[in-house]
Amino acid sequence: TSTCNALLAVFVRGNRHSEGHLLLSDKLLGLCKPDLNTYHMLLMAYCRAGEADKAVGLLEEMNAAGVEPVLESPHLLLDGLCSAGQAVEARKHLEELERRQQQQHVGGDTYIVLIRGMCRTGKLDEAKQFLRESSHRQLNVAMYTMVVDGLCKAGRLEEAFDLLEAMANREGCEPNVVTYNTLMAALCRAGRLDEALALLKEIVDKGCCPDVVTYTSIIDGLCRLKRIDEAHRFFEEMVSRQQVPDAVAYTALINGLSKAGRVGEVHRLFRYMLLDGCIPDAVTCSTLVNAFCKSGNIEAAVDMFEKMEERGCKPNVVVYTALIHGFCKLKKVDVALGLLQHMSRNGCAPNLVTHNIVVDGLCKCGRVQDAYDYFSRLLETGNCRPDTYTFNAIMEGLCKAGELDEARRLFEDMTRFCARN
RNA sequence: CUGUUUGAUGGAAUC
Repeated sequence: TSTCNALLAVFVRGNRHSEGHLLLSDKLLGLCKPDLNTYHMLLMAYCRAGEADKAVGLLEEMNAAGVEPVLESPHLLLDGLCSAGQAVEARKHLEELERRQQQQHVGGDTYIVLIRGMCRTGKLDEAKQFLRESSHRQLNVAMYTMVVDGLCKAGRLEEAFDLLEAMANREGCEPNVVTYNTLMAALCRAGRLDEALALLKEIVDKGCCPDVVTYTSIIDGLCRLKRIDEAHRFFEEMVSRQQVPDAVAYTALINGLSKAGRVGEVHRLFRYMLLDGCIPDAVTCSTLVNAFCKSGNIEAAVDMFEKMEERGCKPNVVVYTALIHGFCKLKKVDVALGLLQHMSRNGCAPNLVTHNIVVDGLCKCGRVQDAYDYFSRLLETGNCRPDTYTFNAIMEGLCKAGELDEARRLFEDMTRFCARN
């Protein structure tokens, strides 16, 4: 059975949408005694292939085969259906379970899975409707807050605030600090700082206690508007309210200082962070590497990069990319290319951002042909789909090098490429 | 030897 499961995993992963593989999987089932894992993998495979009926049927089959589904089984099914864009099917299935009173298979977690799946796939109207039509169900704040967040991230702030009102009127679902944090973060992202601050004041007056997440959103928002001094004041307010700043809070302020060109304060705050006993994580390190690169202090950036490991942070694609960018800006493309190899050797795969920076770096160093080759290889291997940044970089390079025919050809390819997307 | 759901909110790279 375990061999069978291993094989099945390979098939399922190898080709997610292939009927043939699913058929093969069915055959495999005949050859061994399927267990819970076998069924779970098949369940997901059918969901991914868009075969909702078969997936649902599989749950029945499990019972017949004497494999008792666990709570996780319908969760996988609901999540899988949502991922396949079948949120409506998912809800129907949930209601079918409720109708059959399979209480062991329906609980608060089940609702969470469904709502989460809907929000993740942008089915926000369905999620709202589900909340609205669930007066007979036992819902909680977290479920509502998830939808509030979904609406916020989709830019539907008005509706998010409407939902906030609905929460206030529903027993057991009264908004809490997480709900307010969600809304304040959204206002901050939209640059509506003054409304965020007004909301902060309102909830404090109400007796709700802002936490480190609240302050981090506000600090980040203020920094993005270059209101650094206010950001600093809120950092202090957070501390005076006994909220302990974590790596995220420090990083937000460090990033703000860096973006405002106040590198001296970046150094100072980072030292303070360490003295404070706060452990920097990979994001903090990449923020600092980037800050030093941007301020032209590549030595400090490299130093920070090299100290990452001993700080217990594994360099990730973002740090490598920031550093590669730093060297490209200094026209040291060869060092950048060396880092590119170094990262791959260390099991860190470059992503589209990395590739864009390399292409741009090669172009700006007058190595347009190399950039073009690199770009072509990207297209060939198909590992990464170029985006507008990629095209802009290579176009600019070709034009500046006077290779207008080549640029024109690329431009036509590009229009075709975009039409396909 | 394989896979997965994992209850909500904040920070980093191509500007």
